Amino acid sequence: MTVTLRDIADEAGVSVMTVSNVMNGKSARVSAKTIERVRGIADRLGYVPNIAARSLAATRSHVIAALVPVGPDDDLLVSPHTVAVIGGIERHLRKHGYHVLLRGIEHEDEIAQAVRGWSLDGAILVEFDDAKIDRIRIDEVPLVAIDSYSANPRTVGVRTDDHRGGWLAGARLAEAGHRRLLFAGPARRASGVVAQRWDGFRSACVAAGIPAEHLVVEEALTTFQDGRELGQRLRDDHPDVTAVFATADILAVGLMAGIADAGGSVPGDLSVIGFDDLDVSGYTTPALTTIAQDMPAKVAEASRIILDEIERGEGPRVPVTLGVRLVERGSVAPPASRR
Amino acid sequence: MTVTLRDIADEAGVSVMTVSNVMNGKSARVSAKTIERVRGIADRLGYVPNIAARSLAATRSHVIAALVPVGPDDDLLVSPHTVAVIGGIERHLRKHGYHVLLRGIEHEDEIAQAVRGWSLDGAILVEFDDAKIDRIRIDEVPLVAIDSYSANPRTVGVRTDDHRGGWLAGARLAEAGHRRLLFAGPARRASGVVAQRWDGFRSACVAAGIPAEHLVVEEALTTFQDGRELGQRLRDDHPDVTAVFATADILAVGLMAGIADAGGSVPGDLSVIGFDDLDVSGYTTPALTTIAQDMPAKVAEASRIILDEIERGEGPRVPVTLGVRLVERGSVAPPASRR
DNA sequence: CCGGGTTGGTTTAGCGATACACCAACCGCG
DNA sequence: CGCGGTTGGTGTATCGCTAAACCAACCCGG
Repeated sequence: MTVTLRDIADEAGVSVMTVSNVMNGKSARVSAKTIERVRGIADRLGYVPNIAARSLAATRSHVIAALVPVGPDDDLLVSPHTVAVIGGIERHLRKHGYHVLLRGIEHEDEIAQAVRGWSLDGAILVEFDDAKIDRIRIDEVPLVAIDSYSANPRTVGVRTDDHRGGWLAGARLAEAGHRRLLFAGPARRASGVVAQRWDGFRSACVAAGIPAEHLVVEEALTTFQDGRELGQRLRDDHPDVTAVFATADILAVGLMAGIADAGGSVPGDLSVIGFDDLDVSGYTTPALTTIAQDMPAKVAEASRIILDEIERGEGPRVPVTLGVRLVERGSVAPPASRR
Repeated sequence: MTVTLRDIADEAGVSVMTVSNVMNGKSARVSAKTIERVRGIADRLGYVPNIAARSLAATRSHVIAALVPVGPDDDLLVSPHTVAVIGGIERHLRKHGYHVLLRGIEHEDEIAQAVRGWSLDGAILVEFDDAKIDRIRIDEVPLVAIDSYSANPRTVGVRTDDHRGGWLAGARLAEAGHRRLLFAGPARRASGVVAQRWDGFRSACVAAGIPAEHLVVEEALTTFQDGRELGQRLRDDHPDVTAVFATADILAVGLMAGIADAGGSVPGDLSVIGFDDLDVSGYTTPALTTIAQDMPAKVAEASRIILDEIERGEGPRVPVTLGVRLVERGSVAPPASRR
C-alpha cells in the first residue's frame, strides 16, 4: 500500500539513491531527463516520504518541538497569549518544511528526553520560568526560549521589551496624576518577564516623583478569576490605591469585572492598565488601555532564529528584544478624590 | 553520546531483544531478575528510546496528529475554543504515552500525506467543515472529527448537542418575550454545527409561536470584529430586532461592544445570548448569558475514542454528542418597547 | 525415562531512508 | 594517445528498533 523509494526506483529503472537524490533536490548528481522521469513516477504513485525512516538515516529529523510548561494534573496551554505563540510558530515552521511536535512539559528532564527521543532539530520553549531554563544542559540542538531572560548560553531568548513596557505603564499612570499605585501579576521572582515589567514600572514611577512606598504589589496572580478576586477586595485591602498596572490583560480584564462586582467603576474610581493587547481587550467596558506586544514579530523572530541555526549552523546566539507600544483606550483617567 | 538498546544489552550481557522486551513491558519473556538488572542499567545510562526507529520497525508509531484547518496565508489556530481543544487533547494523549503532531492543513490531501508520512496511529480533526470531512478517503487509521456532523463512515464525530443548544437559546429569548430575533454566525451551509444550532433555534422559536418571518439571519461572521461591526449597524439594519442569538461567544462579545459603540445598551435595548461559555464571557459588561459546552468532556471523549480504536481495534464508530446547558448571566432581559 | 509444555531467552531479517565511497563514460587537450 | 576532470550515476553499510521464528533447558505426569 505504501509507496517507497524502491518502488519508484524499480519502475524508473534507476537506483534507490538516484530517486532519493531527486527527491531531495540534489540535482547536481542527476541529469535533467532522469529528474523529470522520476518526479513523474513519484507523483503518479503518490509517493510520500517516510519521516521516521528519514530521521533515522539522516542527521536531521525536520522535527522541531514546541514545549510548553504544564502542571502535573490538568493544566494545558490555556493562556491566549501562549496559544497565539504556538499557532504562529506552527505556521512558520510548516512553511519551511518542518514538523511541529507539541508537548507539555511537567519536569525539565522531559525536555532532554524529547530532544533525544525524537532526534529533534531544535526546540522552542514557550514561557518557561527562567529558573527552569537556567537548569537546561542540552547542547546538541538549538533552543529558543520565548519570553525568557535566562542567561543560559544554551538558549536564545526572544522577548518583548518588558522593561520599557513597564515603564510606559508607570509613566502613563503617573502622567494621569496617580500617586498610589498597585502592581499586580505573577510572582516576580519566578519570571524574568514580570521582574522586568516591575522594574520598568517602578523606575517610571520613581522618575515621576512617586515615592517607592506608594507602590503596592500583589503577586502570584495569573488567571481571569485571580484578577476578579483582587478587584473585589481592592477597596478594602488597598483603600489608597487609585490605579493598577496588571501585567497581563487577562488579569486586567478580571480585575475590571471584580471592581464592578464591588460597585466600583473604571476609570472613575480606579484606573487600570494591562499588558499584551489581547483581542478581547478592545471589547471590555471600558475598553482596556494596555501595552501591546508585537506577537507576530515575536513568533517570526523565534522561528527565524531556530531555522537559521539549524540550516546555517551556529548563529551568534544573541537574544532579541521586540518593541512595545502603549494602546490608549478607555481604562485610564485622572484619579477622583477618594475618601 | 546517545544510549541505544545495544549499549544496555552489552553491559547487561543479554541480547538486544531482551532489553527491548524489558523496555516494552513484555515481562512474560523475561525473568524478574533480568528485568530488574536491565532496568537499572537503562536508568543509570539514561536510556531514551528513539521514536523514529521504533515507528520504523514497529507497526505503531505512537504519534497522533492534531489537524487544524488553516487558510493558505496567515491563519493559525486563533479561536479560543479550538485552542482549548488542542490543549486538552495533548494532555490526554501524553498521559497515555502518545505524541502529538500539530499540523495546520491547507488542503485535504495533506491529511493523507501526514497520515502516511508519519505512519500515524490516528488523527484528530479539529473543527473542519463537514464538506472536507466528507471527502476524506483514509481507512488505515482511526480518525476522530471534533465538531463534525459528516456521515463519512471513516470518521467518528464528537460534538456538542448543538441542536439542543440552539433550542435553549431560542426558548430563553422567546420566554423573555422577544418576538423579533436575529441569528448571527458563520455560514450555515458549511458547518453542520451552525446548521444544527440554527435548526434548534428556529424550532424553539416556532414552538413558542414566533412566526418564521420574524427570524433574521446574518451569516459568515466569525471574529470579534465581525461581531462588533454587526452590533454597530444593528439598529439601522434590523430596527425591529430585540434579541440576538450569536452562535459563538466571541461573536457575542464583539456584538455587545458594537452595540455599545452605537449607543445602545445590553440588555436594555437588545438582549444577547451566546454559545460556548468561554472564560471571557463572564467578564464582559454585562456578563454574557450563553450556552455552555462541556469542553473537558469533549476532549476526553475524543481522546478516549481514538485510544480505544488504536489499542482495542475497531470500536463501534458511533458518534458522540455531549450535553449543553444554559448559563444565565446578565445579557438577556425582556424587550423594551422600541420606537 | 520419554513426550509435551513452560520459561527465558537468542537469531535473523527487515522497516525506509541517507551517507559515503566508488565507478564508468565521456571530454578536452598537450 | 594518455591523463585528469567532469557528469551521472550505483552499491553497501548503517540508523535503532521490533516481529517472528527458533531454541535450549527444565519440569512434570504417566
